[in-house]
Amino acid sequence: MALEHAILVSLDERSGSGYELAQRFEKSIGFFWAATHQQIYRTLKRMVELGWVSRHEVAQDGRPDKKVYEVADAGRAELARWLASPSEPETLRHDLSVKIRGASLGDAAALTGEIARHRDLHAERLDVYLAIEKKDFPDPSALSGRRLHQYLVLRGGVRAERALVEWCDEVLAAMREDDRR
Amino acid sequence: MALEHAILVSLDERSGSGYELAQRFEKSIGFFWAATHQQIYRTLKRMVELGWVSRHEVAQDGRPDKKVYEVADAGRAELARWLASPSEPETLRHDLSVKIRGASLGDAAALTGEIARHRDLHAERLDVYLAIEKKDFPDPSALSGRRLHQYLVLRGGVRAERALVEWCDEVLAAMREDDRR
DNA sequence: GCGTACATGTAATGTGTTACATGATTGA
DNA sequence: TCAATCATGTAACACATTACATGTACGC
Repeated sequence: MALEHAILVSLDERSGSGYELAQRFEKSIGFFWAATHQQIYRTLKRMVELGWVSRHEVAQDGRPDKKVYEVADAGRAELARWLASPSEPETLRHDLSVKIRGASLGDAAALTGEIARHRDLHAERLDVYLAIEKKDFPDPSALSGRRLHQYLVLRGGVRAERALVEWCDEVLAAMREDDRR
Repeated sequence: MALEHAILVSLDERSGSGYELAQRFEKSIGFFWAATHQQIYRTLKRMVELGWVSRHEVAQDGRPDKKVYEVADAGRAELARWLASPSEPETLRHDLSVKIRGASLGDAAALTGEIARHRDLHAERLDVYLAIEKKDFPDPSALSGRRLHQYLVLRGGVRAERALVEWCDEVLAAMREDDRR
């Protein structure tokens, strides 16, 4: 029920086509809200019907025409309404935890390999976030408004990925120690 | 695609009815994989058809009959297969991050209230996890096998909730500081 | 008499995923 | 000429959410 709102936030930062939005959902906004281009196209269509966004076609030379979407007044109103409404913490679906919990029923070596792979994936993401932090927000104490909010969300990503890396390390150490006995 | 596997892991620890499973998904296993009773009943039905679990009806006095499910050989084989197969990190959907990113478009005070509420929710969960850790796993270095795996998954919960509490605190401090200027 | 726990389900709707489909331009 | 990028979509299916539906037993 919140893909619409993620799109509204993104379009408010900058208007764009469905294709451009899909790209933003592969990075930046996608760091905390995943969506594929199919979802985005479908949702944009509905949002036009609701009057939350307006669409105008833009001809381009050498490239296919694109449909640029912009937040409409009704969209801004909906966003304000949603921002003020309470929301519950997301319900978790953590594959790897299920696997660890069931570890004794399968191949332990294959599972530790998988955990190590996840550890590296999270370490990579952490590096990406830290690089963005260093480059785009060198002086956090000077930030305010929109820029501050972007920085704070990025900080959430840093904390989450760091926690995951450390947890994977703890799990690997304990499982290897257990293996040795 | 993994609710089946979460159910298999849970049923392998102890056989039970759909109702009992639903309760486990409200606590313990539900800490890292959420499911409602409707999902569970539907999935159990499919799993019986696939031959992954067996069902036998148990009459009770003073209470409705229940259908107890048990993991079958085919279920154990499927679980082993799944444990050895790679899985991607879950795609994130973090409501609160979307809201923070859109903060400048709504009522800032209402949003900080909401963040504070989430902070308290996460602190509560953290306390629950820490209490379980203290009570059920007083000597972690002595653990092995299944008990060790349960402990390690719980440690993931502790780390995740702690990271969320600390992040909420960081966000609240920065947004209040920004307000004052 | 009311709420809670036990116990299982159906139906409708909303979302998400996967596969398929098209077609132009640019650079290696 | 082959792959990648730009650009938009349909269709089928899988899965999740919400509301509704039923009925017993027990304690306050």
